[in-house]
Amino acid sequence: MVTKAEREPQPRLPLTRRRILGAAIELADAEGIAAVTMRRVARQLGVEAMSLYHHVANKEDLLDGMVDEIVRKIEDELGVFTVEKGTTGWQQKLRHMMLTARRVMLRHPWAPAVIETRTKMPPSLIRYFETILGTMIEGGFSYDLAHHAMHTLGSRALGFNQELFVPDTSAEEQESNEMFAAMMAELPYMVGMLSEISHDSPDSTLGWCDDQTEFEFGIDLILDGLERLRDQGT
Amino acid sequence: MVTKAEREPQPRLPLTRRRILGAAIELADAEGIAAVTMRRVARQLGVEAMSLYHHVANKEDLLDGMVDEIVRKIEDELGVFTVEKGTTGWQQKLRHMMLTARRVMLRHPWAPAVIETRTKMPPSLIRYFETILGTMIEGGFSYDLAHHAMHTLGSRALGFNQELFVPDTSAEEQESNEMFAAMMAELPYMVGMLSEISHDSPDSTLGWCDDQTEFEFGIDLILDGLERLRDQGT
DNA sequence: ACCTGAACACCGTTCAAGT
DNA sequence: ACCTGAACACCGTTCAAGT
Repeated sequence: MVTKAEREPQPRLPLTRRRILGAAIELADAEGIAAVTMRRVARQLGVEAMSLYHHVANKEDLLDGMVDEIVRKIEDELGVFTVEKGTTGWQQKLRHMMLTARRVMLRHPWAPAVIETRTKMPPSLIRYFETILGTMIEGGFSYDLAHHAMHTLGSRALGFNQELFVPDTSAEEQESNEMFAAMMAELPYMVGMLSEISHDSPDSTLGWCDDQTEFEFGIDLILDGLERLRDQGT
Repeated sequence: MVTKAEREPQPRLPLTRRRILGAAIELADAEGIAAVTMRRVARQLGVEAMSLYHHVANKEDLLDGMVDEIVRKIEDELGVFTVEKGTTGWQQKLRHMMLTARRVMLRHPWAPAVIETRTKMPPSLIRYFETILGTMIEGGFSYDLAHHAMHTLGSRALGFNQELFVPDTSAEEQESNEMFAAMMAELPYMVGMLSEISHDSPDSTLGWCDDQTEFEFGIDLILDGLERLRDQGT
């Protein structure tokens, strides 16, 4: 159930690719990517599922388009803020781009997973990487180091960290005492870390870690490493 | 079409969870993760789809189990080789673990995507991270730094790099001349990088990049950065 | 040119029934 | 206890038909 009416009141504006992508993104934001089916997106627009196929080739193309729109949002947000003072160094520029991208991603939590399953880069993403690359080259990187840097940044360039373990606290509280005792015995380091971490990070999204802090730690470590390699002329 | 007969010749060995997971992994290896449906896995075992539900709760549980099996394979491979000479430092130990994990992942290319969609950690993965964590703590890390380190390594700890852009060469060759001319104009840095990279890396999986080299570059940059932070007592 | 309705070949999963 | 067959409520996509 999306909040907006599933039938448009308007006399029917013409269906366009952009309008379809917008509806799909709204749906994904509201109900998760699983809700994005051809039939549901169509219903959202007051139209039959088959009508979509006149504007998108198939579902993969729909997902490609959604990613393209999301990256455009990053570009838009950068366009507004990028002309700031004081962000002169390549390191600050990249940091700013990545944190901006992250803000957009946090608004569309389904996007990282969809991006990672894409098999071809949408045009906006190529432009985005061109900007990152240009920042590095103008910052004194060789093409070779810049290339390595792109791979090392990976998804962080787009503002997200592939979080491998997202332990849900609810499940954790269910399997309580004896489970924890067994853990103490077999996983001493894990238990040690958790007991030290858990009371330090009140802002945690998941009860454990402050994702924003971890994201920034990661990019800073990588950016510092890259600067060192640039200075020794790799 | 999988090479092995879809009907088992044996008088019918009893269905077990391990046997189901094994069949699912075989299927994913041979035909990709999309071929792993309850019906297909069942057929592979000469059984009806519904029979699987006596050993796995549902499809998510099946996927959880597949990941668990894959991580066990890493543990097995580590068990054999881990008692080597000369791998005394924490850096070499971690490097060795990650490269071992990577060898396993390369044999099961569907695994990274499945791992990233898991919502809870399978037991083998907890054990695996305990080993990594222990290596860091014994190597002089604070729990806090070790925690940041886990987040920074991310999927690299399991041997894969979230490759964002996997441009397929076939598509690239199709949209040839005018496309490339437009690219020259709008994407000068990209073109510059590509022309320098392309003739340097003959071993590339995709025609562009040597994934193994990029993986090692990334982990080494991160490990070096961590060592520096450890030494300054963060 | 754009949209539709019925239909096809799939899914995961439930349920009542078999042995 | 373990396996089955039919059925349900979905998918993405094709095709021929409407305007």
